[in-house]
Amino acid sequence: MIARVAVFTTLGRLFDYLVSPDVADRVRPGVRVWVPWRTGALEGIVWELVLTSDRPEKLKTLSRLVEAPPLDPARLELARWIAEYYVAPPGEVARLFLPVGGAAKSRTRVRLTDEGKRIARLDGQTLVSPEVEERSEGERALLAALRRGARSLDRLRTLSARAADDLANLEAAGLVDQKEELVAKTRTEAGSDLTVEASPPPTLNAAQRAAVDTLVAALSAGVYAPHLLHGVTGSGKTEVYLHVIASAIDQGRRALVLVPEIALTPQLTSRFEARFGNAVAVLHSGLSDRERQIAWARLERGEAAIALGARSAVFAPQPELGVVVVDEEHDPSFKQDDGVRYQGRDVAMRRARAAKAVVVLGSATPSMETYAAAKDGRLRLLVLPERAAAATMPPVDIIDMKVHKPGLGGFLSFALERALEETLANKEQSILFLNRRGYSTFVLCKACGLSQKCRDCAVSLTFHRGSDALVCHYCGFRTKPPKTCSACGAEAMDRLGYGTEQVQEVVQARFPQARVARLDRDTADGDGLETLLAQVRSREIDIVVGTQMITKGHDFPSVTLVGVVLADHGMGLPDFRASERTFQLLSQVAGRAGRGVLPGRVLVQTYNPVHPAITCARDHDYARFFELEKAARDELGYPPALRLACVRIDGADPQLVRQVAQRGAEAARALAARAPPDEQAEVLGPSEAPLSRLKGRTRWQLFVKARSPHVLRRVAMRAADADAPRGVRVSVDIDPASTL
DNA sequence: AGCACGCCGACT
DNA sequence: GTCGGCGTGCTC
Repeated sequence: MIARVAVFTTLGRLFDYLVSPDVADRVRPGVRVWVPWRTGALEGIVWELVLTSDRPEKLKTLSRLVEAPPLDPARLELARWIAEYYVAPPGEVARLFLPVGGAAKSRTRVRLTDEGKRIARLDGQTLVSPEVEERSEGERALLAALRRGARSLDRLRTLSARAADDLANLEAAGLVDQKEELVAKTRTEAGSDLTVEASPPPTLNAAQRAAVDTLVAALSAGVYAPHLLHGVTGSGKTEVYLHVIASAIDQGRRALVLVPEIALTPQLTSRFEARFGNAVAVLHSGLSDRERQIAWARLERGEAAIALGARSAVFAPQPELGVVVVDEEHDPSFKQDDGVRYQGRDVAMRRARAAKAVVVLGSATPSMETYAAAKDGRLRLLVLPERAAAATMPPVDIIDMKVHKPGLGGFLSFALERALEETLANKEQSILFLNRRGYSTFVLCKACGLSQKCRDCAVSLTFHRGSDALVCHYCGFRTKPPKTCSACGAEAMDRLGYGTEQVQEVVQARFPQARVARLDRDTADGDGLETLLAQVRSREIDIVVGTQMITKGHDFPSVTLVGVVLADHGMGLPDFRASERTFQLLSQVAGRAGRGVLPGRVLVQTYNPVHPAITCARDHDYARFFELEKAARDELGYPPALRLACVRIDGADPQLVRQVAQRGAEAARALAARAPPDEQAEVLGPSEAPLSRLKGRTRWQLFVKARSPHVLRRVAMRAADADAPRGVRVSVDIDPASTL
């Protein structure tokens, strides 16, 4: 028998091993193994068992298993699908299904039995009861240690190398017992110092009720049933999730809940914990390896009915899966952008399909792909057209910056300035949104015009006043701002453009009495984010200046004004999703206004007042945006009209990168040209990527468009498998989230 | 991608 | 004479 093993390397294929007879009865697909590798050993997962190999003379023998539960058949099948669909190395895919690199170690707890306690009476350090005389010296030492409170097997092993044999004797004599135990995770810090509003009474409005009824009926049917829950911001989607999950739990089934970035949504976590308590296993990147192992082990044993986490939680074990929720399904963070480039939402649906589970994709601004699928019946559409409780959608006013010249700080129109003033006077709160952090977006020499670029990337450096540094937002490169121009020596450095840091400064100067805070990646380090969110909620802050971080699902009932400082920022990007992203961002940020009893309003500053992404967001008209954008995508052959793959080529040597890209494109075109009519594919490029250099590597890319996923994959792989010279990296990205 | 094996400069 | 530079080729 031969095991084909997904070895934990980045090599894109499986490796074959002869199965040693003494482990043959335990080697099944999904089992974790150690395999001989060159001179040492590597871990891997048995992908499949076969009878023949094409390299029989090279096979080594597999004889060691990892002491850990195997990957269950459903998740192994999911791993195989991911490796195939996303053209990813099986070894890397397999590793995603482990909580950390290593095995989930349970600790063996050792305790004295009542009999053991009676015998092991202590007087100082020595055992006094006569019965211990018949035990060996080693055993007496163990009994004494246990009496003093030692509990872990590891600890006892430090007393004696043969502690385990000894212990076995003591156990046989009924003096101790041993139990495998996973130490309970300390209560999560996330959300602990947040005021969790007393869990709202689970009364549902009519639309929520209808959605829940439909979902519960689908759940009872026990078949795969994907749904899109399209609910405007503040319409109470979370309450729908909570109800469906409660119903699944009643039926003895379990749930998987994916959220965009769990660290940014402590409020959602709190609501789940308030409703379901210990039944929630929260998975986030802040967990230590040990905590993550414990969380996964709890899930594996069926001890946590709800697994809640970001993208990677889709790989967590969850038996008897009944409900899969993907909240804010349109969010770009569900797409993994390096390594195994999977789309978490799509993997979640695939997983639900195998488990015959109900899927709820929730969003106020569904992705084009998801809404198109709902329109043609591949997903069932559920709609929450109105805000829950008494709140209404805020009116949105567009400020045409070509007409209303920016005054304050060179970026605030008089209208927005006055709105801030009024909101302050009413003792209400405002959000100012700008998707650009830092102080100035570029720094140049007024004498010769040279601007400060990153050493390793083809982007301008951003000036950060707080840390007095020029920073590259792509690679993290930092340098002190120069006093004189490095090219001409003139002392004429000028700072242009503005980011959140400058907005905060200018607004604070204009309203000295206001409490102005900034929320972006620079201020949200550690527990900065939670502290800030709590301060906003308790109304210790009057004006929050922030990046898209403030758009993510937060509920601030007293925010009545949202000002978008500049809506145009992302629209000009050479990316086919630019318009969609702008619409989503504006709709989400506008959705922060007027969520409580007080009505809200939104002011959007823009130089493109007639752009559909802006006008549709103004009108809260998702359907119209979808139709317009869909027509544009159809016209250009972009998703969801056709499937897209991006082949990226990067390396330190620009000439070499270009050559490899050109060769790849030629090979792919040749293959596409020979395809039968029903398997057509189009190859675009190659061309230099919009971000033409990152971290010292020149980047080129080419695109493949096709209707069928198989054809798409085949042509993209052909472009990638022309063997690249050393130092040139070629990677395939199926369903890319971004094409920059 | 690692990582071992393999052929030429600055040190004990 | 050796430590080690990173070139290149392999990993069942």
